[in-house]
Amino acid sequence: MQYWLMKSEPEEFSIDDLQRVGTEPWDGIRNYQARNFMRDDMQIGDQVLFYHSNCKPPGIAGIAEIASKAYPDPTQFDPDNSHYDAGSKPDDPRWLLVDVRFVRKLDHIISLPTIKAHAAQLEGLPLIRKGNRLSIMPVSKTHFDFLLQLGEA
DNA sequence: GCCAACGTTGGC
DNA sequence: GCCAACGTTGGC
Repeated sequence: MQYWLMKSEPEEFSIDDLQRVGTEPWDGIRNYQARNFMRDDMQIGDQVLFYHSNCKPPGIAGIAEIASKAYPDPTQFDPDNSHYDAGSKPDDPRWLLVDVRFVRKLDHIISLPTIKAHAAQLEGLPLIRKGNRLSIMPVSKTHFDFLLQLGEA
């Protein structure tokens, strides 16, 4: 069992959207590091911190879990889709996705300032490294538990 | 809306 | 294989 943090812009797809649909294919990832995490390390049942980015306030809004193994992202083959990749061939897909299933919302968003206020206990968490842009990142169990306890405090 | 940080692209 | 230019992310 591993732990992850996955970013989403709530204007695009929020924790409430995930609650409504239940399970969502996490399409549109076009970053090799993030793809490799999905392909090589994610397992069904892994727990996910669902993070709202590019909004006020940014922070962890809920919990989700990985609901499938990695499989080809169909949006890469759709010329009308903004994530279309003309260089990716159906017999050798460049981009993958996993299904993400709703678990629960947090009572209160764990805001980025709150998270940063505990940087000492969260050393190494990519989220709080300057300039970090990874949209999918691994989180240690220690950090995962610590972050959730912040939400309950 | 600004801009720092970062990944990718492409000329050489 | 270097690196400048460019596009994107995402906090502020």
